[in-house]
Parts: sequence; structure tokens; C-alpha cells
Amino acid sequence: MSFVAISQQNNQALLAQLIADSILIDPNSAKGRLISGAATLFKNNGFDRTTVRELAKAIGVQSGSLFHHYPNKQEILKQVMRQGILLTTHRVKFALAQNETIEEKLQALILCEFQAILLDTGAEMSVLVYEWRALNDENQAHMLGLRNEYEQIWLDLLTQAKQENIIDINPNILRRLLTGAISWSINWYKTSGDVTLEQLAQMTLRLALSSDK
Amino acid sequence: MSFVAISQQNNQALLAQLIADSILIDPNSAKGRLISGAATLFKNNGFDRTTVRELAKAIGVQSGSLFHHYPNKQEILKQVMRQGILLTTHRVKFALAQNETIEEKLQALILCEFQAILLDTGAEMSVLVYEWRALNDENQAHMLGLRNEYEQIWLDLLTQAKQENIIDINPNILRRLLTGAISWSINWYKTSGDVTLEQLAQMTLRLALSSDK
Amino acid sequence: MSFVAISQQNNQALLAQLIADSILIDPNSAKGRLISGAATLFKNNGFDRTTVRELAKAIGVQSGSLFHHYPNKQEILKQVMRQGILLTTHRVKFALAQNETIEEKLQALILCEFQAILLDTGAEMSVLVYEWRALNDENQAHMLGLRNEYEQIWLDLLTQAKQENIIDINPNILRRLLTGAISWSINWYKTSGDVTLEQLAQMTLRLALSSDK
Amino acid sequence: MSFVAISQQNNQALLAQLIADSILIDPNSAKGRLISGAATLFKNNGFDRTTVRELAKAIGVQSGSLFHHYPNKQEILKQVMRQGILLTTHRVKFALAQNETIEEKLQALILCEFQAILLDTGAEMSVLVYEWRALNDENQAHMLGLRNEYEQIWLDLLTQAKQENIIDINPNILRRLLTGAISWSINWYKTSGDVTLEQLAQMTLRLALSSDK
DNA sequence: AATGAATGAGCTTTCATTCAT
DNA sequence: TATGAATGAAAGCTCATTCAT
Repeated sequence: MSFVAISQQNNQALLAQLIADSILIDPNSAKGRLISGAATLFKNNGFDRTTVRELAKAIGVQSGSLFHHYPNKQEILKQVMRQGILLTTHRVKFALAQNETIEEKLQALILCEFQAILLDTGAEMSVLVYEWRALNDENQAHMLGLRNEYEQIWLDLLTQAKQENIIDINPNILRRLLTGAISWSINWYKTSGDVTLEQLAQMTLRLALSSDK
Repeated sequence: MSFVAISQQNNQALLAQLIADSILIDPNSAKGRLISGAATLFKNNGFDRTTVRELAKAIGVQSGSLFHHYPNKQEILKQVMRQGILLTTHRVKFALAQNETIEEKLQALILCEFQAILLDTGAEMSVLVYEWRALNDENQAHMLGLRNEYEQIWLDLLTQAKQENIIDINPNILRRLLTGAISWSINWYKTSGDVTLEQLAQMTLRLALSSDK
Repeated sequence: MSFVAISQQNNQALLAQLIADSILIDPNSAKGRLISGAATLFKNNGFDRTTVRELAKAIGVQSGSLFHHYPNKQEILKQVMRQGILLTTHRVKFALAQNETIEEKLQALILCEFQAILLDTGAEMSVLVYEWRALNDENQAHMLGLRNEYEQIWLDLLTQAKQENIIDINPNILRRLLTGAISWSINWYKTSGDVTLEQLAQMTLRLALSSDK
Repeated sequence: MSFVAISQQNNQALLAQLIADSILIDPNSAKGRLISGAATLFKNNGFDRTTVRELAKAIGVQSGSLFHHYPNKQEILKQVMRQGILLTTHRVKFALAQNETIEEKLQALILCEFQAILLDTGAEMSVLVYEWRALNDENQAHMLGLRNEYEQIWLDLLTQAKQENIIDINPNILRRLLTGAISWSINWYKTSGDVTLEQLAQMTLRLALSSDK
């Protein structure tokens, strides 16, 4: 057998399940549309440069109405990030379960992260990465917990890969280099270009693998 | 011969020359101290969350005085970035001239970029990377010119490297992956840790090189 | 015979009569509970600092529901005050009818006013005194009519007392001094303390009486 | 000798001294005019119903300028009250020093309090009395300290008066009745009427004195 | 009657910028 | 050059009120 990506079908089912379990906010609800609109604006203009009036206009309500759903702008930022990291974590766990060898699992992880930042949750993940300093201390602590859970998945796999000589360099450092390499794609990758995400993931995988593989 | 880094001595001489040629602002002048203080604050707190009063306080003047040096806050942001990219570009050119083989030049380039983001110009470069959206359109265009000049150096070298099979993958894509990997180091690398910048650069180089090298 | 206060029994009967005659709102009805809760909140936090949401919460409904009973917040304020002044006026009339001599009537009046501000209608009366400026002009005019009716009772009695040399000073001025002295008790008198309302009323009476009595 | 009130001349000198000692804010400074204007508006309309825009307009500046002098609206309220209580305390001390017998001192105290609430500091004292609940907890604690100092002057004198049978009733209770009687004058006394403040003070004194005096 | 999402005017406060000194 | 009081537009947020359900 060989590398298996998450099918569109499975992706949808996973999303539906997470909404049903109240882990994610339904993107069709008022709250969900707010979060989704906020993610896009925060990504494009930055959290501070996005006013609540712009936010309200973008989703077609009055500015006061936002505060009916969330007590303040900061909470909206937090929820945007939460949505991003939670969905990504669940997708990654699902993808790992679908693959067998360490190399295939690594490829799955890389692809998932590219997808997370470049496809539907892209805005949320971008905000998570680039607006971190806009979070207040309390919310940073909260999000750090969720991020650590996600990072642990990576570190466990990379540590295993190192033991089996699939990768050369220190897992911690490799993970950090990959984090940067992948998340930066938000600044240049165009879905309409001539490189598919699968190809991009494979190239990135090749960088990570031992030279004597 | 083998890889040569820029010596402390040469670095200082280069800096002095650039100041003498009015390419860079003298960091000991009032303007220079302002830019340097602004870079640190913008890096730590973000451009929008830094007030001109904080800026003024950090360099020991009253807020009104800033506007005798720069017409507005946006111009200060621009100059911070300008300082960062100009110095980095000149250091890279200097480093390339000091090395002979393509592999050594590539190592020099990677090291220079890590140094740029992690050592003395770190604040400026960090601002360049993370506060790009805070630039207005006109200034983005201006800075893009300077960035392109710098990027061309990378692309020229990577293109050559590809022709000689020193690297495997598309130079454009490789450059982008490396940009992310290196710039992200600002978020985790500690100078006081047990990995030197030289080691970090070498690890990164190894990722980039062809697996059959 | 000597001074007679209103008995608990008579007080209850009077209240029941006033409700039956639709002069007062039944405190057990929805409207009545609203007014009573509002009085307490307005007294403790002030009219402006009390939100309709707090008001609604205090009586266990949603904020929108308040407006089925009263058209706006201002009207609630007016009704709170109305309840207070109406009940006090009727109690005073009743108390006067129960006493014979001018001095006893005066004592009854003073005690009634202390009771009005310190016992069950205390919140309403306190609001009447301290939130007067929160009334709009129209409602001030309305309430002034009710207040004047009440004040006339005082002035009639004090005028008589002056003619009979029971008091020394100008009835108008004395009434004003007494109004302040009595209403201020809301800020310090504790029912649990060692001075009863009857004692307090008697002390106040002694202040008012001619020094040669 | 007999009762001596504070002369206009002494009053001015005292005020000048307090400003020179930085105990009071100079009413001719920007800060002073702000406080004075705020006192009037807070008295007439209430703290909550006075907007900072109104406040700014009343003293002829833009709303933002207020925050150049005071960090927030609450601080303005505090300073208004502070001005009132500090000046009153100093005036009372001065007046006591000018009189000899207890009865004269008592008269001086009563007159001072009427003056404080009805003349130039009237607005500040009125705010102190009627906007107490608008103070936040921290500021209430601060003001309580200043109020207690003032109240102690009253209690000391009344205690002495009681020992010498100049007054009949418990000093604490008498003080409270007088506080109410005097402060209520803000709601009815007209300087243009036919009762002078001196007469009003004397009438009030007579109420307070023992009936066998 | 009751709900609660939505409104939108208006609030306090912030802050880059100006300018008389 | 430097100051710092003043500006005024715009920010985040509040809240009485409305109204479809």
C-alpha cells in the first residue's frame, strides 16, 4: 500500500461530526459566519487594522450585533484561532490513522499542514500564525495548550523517524524549520498555479528526508 | 579553500562605509536611535499596538518631537524596513564575494539571512517580514523594489545550483521554503541555546542540497 | 389619650384597600414585582447605572419582556416613584386621623416619613428623593403634583403648630429642614441598631418643637 | 465677644494659600476650569447623564482634550469631590479658630456647611453628596478618608457640647440629622430669597440646642 | 405574553498629528 | 530643534428599544 490523503468525502464527514459534537462552530450559524468573515479580514488586513464596523459590514449586520454573540473583539480573535487549530488537529489525527509507514505518515502530516493553511481553514490558520501577538496573555495561554497538543503529534512522529534514520537532523529543529517553510506558503502559493499541493508536500518531504534515503 | 563567514571586523567596516555613503542612517544619530527603538518596539508589540508616545518615551523625547525627524508614523515604519533590507543586501553581496564554490556561497547566503534575522538587524528584518501589511500601498511598492533586488541574488545562485545539480527542486519553490524556514527562526531560536547560528545554517543547507550529494 | 402609631394590622388593611381600588399595583403581580425589583436596583445602583437587562434578570425574565408591561425604562422609574408617594400619602392621612393633638399628629407625621424611607417602601421613596433628576420634564411635572399634595399635609399641620406656638420657626423652612434630616436617614440608619424608629422620630420631634415647650 | 463669620477677605486669603500649597487646583488653570465646569454639570444633570462631549463643550475644548488632563471621567468626578471636601475642611478649621465658646463654634460650623453647599463650592459639595454611588470602590475609599477627617471635627465639637448640656441628643444622631437638614438646602434655598444664610444657620442652630437653653 | 437576536445611536477613550511657544 | 497642550476622527463597546417568532 502507499500514501493515502484525506478524501473530500471523509473531510466533510469529519467536519460534520465535529460540529455535531460541538467541538467546532457550525459555519452556517450566525456565530460561524461571523468567525469565518473575521478570519478572512484578520488575515488580509490584520487584527488591529480590522474595525468592528468593517467586520459587521462584511457579514451584513450592524456593529452592535457582534457583541450579541461575542463579548469583545479579542474573543472573536480567540475563536477564529480555536476553530483553525481544532480542525487541523482532528484532520491530522485522521490522516495519520489512514497511513502505515512512518514516511507515509510524515507525508500525510506535511500535506495536512499545507492544506490547513492554504485551503478552507487557511484564513484561520494564518491568523493563528501571524496575529499571535494580538492575543492577550490569558488567551495566549489557552491557545498554547491547543497548539502544544498539535505539536506533540509532529514531535512524536519526527522522533520515531529520527530513530529509524528516516531523517537526519534533530526533530525539534527540523520541526521548526518545517513550520516556517510550510506556513510561509500563505504568502506566495496560488492554488491556480502549476504546482499542486500534493507536489508541494512531496518536495517538502524530500527536503526533510535523510540524504542517504 | 573553504567557506568563509563575514568577520566582525569586516562587518563593522562595511557598516561604517554604508553610513559614510549615506546609504544607512547613523545609529548614533537622533534619527538612527529613533529607527532602532522603533524596530524593537514594532517587533515586540506590533506596529499598530505601538503608540508614538511609547516610541518617544523609549528614546527619551516628547511625542511631538518625533515629527521633526519623520513626517508620520508610517514613514518610520518604512525606514525601519529600509534599514533592514539595505544592510542585509550589502552584507549578502559582501559574503558572496568572499566565497568561491556555489555550495559555499549558498552556505554564506543562508548564514547571512539567519544572522540578519537573529542578530543586530533582527528587529528590523522581523518588522519587514511581519508588519508588511501595515505598510501603505505606496510604501509596499517602494519596499518591493528593494526586496526584489535582494531576492534576485538568491534566485541567481539557486538557478546556478540547480543547473549544476547541487539542488534538486525548483529554485523558486526552494527559495520560498527556505525563506519561511529561516525567517520563522525569529519565533524560537535563542542565541543562548546549544545550537550556534553556523550549525543551524549548515543543517538548513543540508536540507536544501540534493540527496545524492 | 396619647400618640398612636399605625398598627401592622391597619397597615395591611390599608394596603389591601389601595390595591383593590387600583390606586397601587399589586406587589404580587408581574408588574408589581417589576416595580419592586426596579426600586431596589435603582436605589442601590442608581437609575442610569441599572440596565434593563439587570432589571429583567432580577425578576427572572428576558429583557424584551419588560416592554410588554411598560413602554420604556423612564416609565418604570415614574411608576416606582408613584407607588412610593401614593402609599406614603395614604398612610400619612390615616395616621393623622388616628391622633388628636397637634403635637401627636406631628409625631405621627415624622414617624410615618421615617417609616416610608426606612421600611418596606424605602426603596421607592429613596428613588423619589435621589433620582429626581433622572425623570424627564413631563414626569417631573406629574410627580410634582403628587408631591405637592403630600407636602400640603405637612404645611397645614406646621402652620397650625406655629399659630399655637408649638413650633418656633417658619413652617416652610422647618419643613425643609425636616425633609432633609429625615430623608438622609436612608444613608445611615440601620434597623438592626440600638435606636428604634419610634425613638428616632421622637428625637426629631424634640428638635422641631419650641424651646419653651 | 460674639460669633465671628469668615470675612470675604479671609476667605480669599485662605483660598490663595491652599492653591499656593498645591492643596487645591488653581481655578484659573485649565485643570481648574475643567473641574469647576464638571462640578456644575454633574450637579445639574448628574454624573452619568453628563457626557464628556458636553463637558468639553462647556469649557470650550474638544472632547479628546479632557483626557490630556485627567485619564478618565471617573477621575474628574473624584477631583471635583476632592476640591469640595478639602476647601470645606480648611474653611471649617479656620472658622472654628476664630470663635471661642462652644455655641459660637457650633454656629460657625453650621454656617460654614450651609455656605459650602450654597455658595461657590456648592456644586462640588452637591456632587459629593448626590453622586457618591457613581464613584468606584477605590475612589470611595479615598474620599471616605477625607470625609471622616471632616466629620471628626463635627463629632468632637458635638461631643463637647453634649457634655456641657448645650445639646440634648446623642451627638452621632444629631450630626446625621443636621447633615441631612443642611445638605437638603441645595434643593430649595435661593440666595435671592428673603432669608439670609446667617439667619438660616441661626434657625438651624436653635433646633440643635437644648430646649432648656 | 414571552423570547432573544438585532438594531443603531451614542458613549468613553485612544492616538497620530498639529502648532504656538 | 524641542516641547506638550490641543485636536478631532475614529476606535471598541453599551444598551434601551424593536420585532419576528
